[in-house]
Amino acid sequence: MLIAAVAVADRVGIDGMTMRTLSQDLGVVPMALYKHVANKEDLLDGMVDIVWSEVAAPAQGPDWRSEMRRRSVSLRQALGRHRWANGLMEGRMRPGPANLAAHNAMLGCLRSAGFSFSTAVHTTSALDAYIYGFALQERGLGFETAEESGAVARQKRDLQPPAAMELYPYLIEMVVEMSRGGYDFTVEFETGLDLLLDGVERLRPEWATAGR
Amino acid sequence: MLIAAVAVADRVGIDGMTMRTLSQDLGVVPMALYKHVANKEDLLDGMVDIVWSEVAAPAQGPDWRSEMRRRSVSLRQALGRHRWANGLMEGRMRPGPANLAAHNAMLGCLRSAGFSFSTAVHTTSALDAYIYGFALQERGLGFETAEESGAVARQKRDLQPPAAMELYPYLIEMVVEMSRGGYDFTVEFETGLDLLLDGVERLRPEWATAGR
DNA sequence: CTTGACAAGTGTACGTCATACACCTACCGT
DNA sequence: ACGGTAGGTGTATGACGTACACTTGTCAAG
Repeated sequence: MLIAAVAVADRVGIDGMTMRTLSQDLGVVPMALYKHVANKEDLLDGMVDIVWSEVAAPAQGPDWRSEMRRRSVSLRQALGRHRWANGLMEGRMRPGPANLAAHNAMLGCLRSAGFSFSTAVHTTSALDAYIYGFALQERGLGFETAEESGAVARQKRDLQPPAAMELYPYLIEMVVEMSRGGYDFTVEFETGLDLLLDGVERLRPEWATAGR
Repeated sequence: MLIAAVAVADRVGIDGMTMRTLSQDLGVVPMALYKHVANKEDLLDGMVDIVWSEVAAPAQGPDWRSEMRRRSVSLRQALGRHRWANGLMEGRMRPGPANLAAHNAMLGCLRSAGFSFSTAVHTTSALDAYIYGFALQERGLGFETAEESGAVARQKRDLQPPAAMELYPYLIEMVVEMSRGGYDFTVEFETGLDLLLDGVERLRPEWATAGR
């Protein structure tokens, strides 16, 4: 049932995934769902944990950097498959087992690679912030492929009221550039990710002595 | 009226801010609101633009780094004042004037500091992703001050089912650490922010030649 | 001073949402 | 044969966004 709920949300968005549409999808009456979940919040908890279960856990060991990279890419992909999950991942008050396991694996990878406690927390925090935020923007921009981004930008450019040209010159420049070149989210994501990982690597010894 | 809506949302959350509660707050009947906004989506658009208007615009000039830092801190603060705004900031299909101005100022600061077009986009993307994502986590963790975080962590620690101890050792360690030390979001935020800005600074020349 | 247009507020009503509560039914181990 | 239980049903309630028709206060043009 959780699987079905995820599928419905993937298909019609989180607002379209109502107890009614979900029950219809399952061929039962809405109230039947309440034999399996306490309420909708509980249902969302379960759905979020399914998303967590799709995220590759970083393995412990010395090669923390490539493990972090792998996990980050995997998390972004999961958030891309389930766009509705973005705002729900971190706010759960009752984290499911996959959620707990994912966070445990994250900290475990870093700590076992020699990170101090506080360095590991800093790193987790910064990386996850970047990934969530990136996925948020990705969802918000309203296109997915580079070609699509060009089309959207061209469309926007042609719709501009002429006053905008003087008011927001840099924005216009961006729209014009985008309308020709396009924008690849994956390249963009990995660029920022590597930048962040570089920063972690470089600052690690300093933090390691500062933290306990 | 938009101001009142923002105030209500700040007070009772975005779910509590219904057309009914807002109208009650204003001392009118719900339908009266529709003389000022087309629908609720339109209302949200206006509210988001108010949040944007509270974000300090970076000035153009050579000192892009401190301007970026100032704007980033300001954006995080605005998101902290209006926790409901987090998921709504980037997804607007009809961005308001303050929104456009904010993005224009962002790009303008970088480009006028000598960033290539694509470097400016990379930087904007990475910084905003970090800020949104950080604010998202901040909202999700359920406490605000360092002392509060200690209390929450202590509480969590005492509620753990014993099986969790072996399953999630690193998570337990974190909860235990937190229950004594606490966690300062502002320090955490600025640490990651500076890390990111360092990365931008270091990679800038390389990107500048790569981009067009 | 009247008029009439327009901005703002009102009242009622509808369809959709989550969900409480009482009821039914098929299957299982005893 | 029987009683418990997991799962499904039917009806109802209150909150939500908002469509539609109506009233009122204000103010410029005649």
